[in-house]
Amino acid sequence: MPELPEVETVVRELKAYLPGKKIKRISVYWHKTFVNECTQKAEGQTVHSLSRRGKYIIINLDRSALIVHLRMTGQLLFQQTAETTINAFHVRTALHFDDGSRLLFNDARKFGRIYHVVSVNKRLQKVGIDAMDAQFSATDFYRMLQSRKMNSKAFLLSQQFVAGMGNIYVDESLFRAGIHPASVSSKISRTDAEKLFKVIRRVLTFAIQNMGSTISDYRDANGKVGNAQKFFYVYQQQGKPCVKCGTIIKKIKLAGRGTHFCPECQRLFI
DNA sequence: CTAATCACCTGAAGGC
DNA sequence: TGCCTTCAGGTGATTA
Repeated sequence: MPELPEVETVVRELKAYLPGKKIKRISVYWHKTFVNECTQKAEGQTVHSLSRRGKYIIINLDRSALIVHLRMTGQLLFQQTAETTINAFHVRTALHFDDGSRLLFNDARKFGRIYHVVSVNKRLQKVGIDAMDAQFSATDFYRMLQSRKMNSKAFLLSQQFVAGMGNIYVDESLFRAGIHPASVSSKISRTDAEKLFKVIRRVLTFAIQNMGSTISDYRDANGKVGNAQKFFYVYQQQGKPCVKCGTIIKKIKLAGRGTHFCPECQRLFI
């Protein structure tokens, strides 16, 4: 489910709630959800800060960290008091804080994970630079594209080059940049790579401003849906006319995923 | 290195 | 109504 904008929305909200709270107890209701990779206990530690890298939510504690990945249907829901009504029918893990508030990890499909680690960098060493990282430049992006022969859809979906985009924002970005998803990454021109870089930033920023996209399961930390899905140009728009040229938007399978694009105005680099 | 296919899970939607 | 198939925001392992 959630990609960078959705994860960013959750992190921003949790920053207002969690820092300073002490973890009293952790309840694990589905054993695979909570992966403990360090010897110290998370219980008794205080939340120090929150950050994000790609689609990973990082909850920094005093001496270790919790790394949360929502995968397809995960939700991190903040519950102020035990009496607060909350829609969570698949709670897999709950963090109970000493002031009575809780952070619920709700996840219908059980794909999501919470890793308890000492070194965040070591755990995320295979994750590439965050798409919104200020240090990330169009030149870096062009060099990355040059180094691979994968199709651009697979390239952008892979988290090892640029982290944060998933199926929705890859399709939306490629459409706005006018690049066909089957284009070979190393064949994309410098000009088009720069255009794609700028488009990615714009698409993600817009989605963050709209609190992310809700297709079915995504909810923010307050249980609210996003609004960015109202502005899709190609994702789930198959059969409808392209907003630029009127050609019917197609849906094909590429890199194992449903891929939406305009066959007329997205150029194929081969 | 790259591409494709599973596997992990559940629930919703569509076909018959 | 009910059964069966297909599909879904992701990623990691395995197989060609």
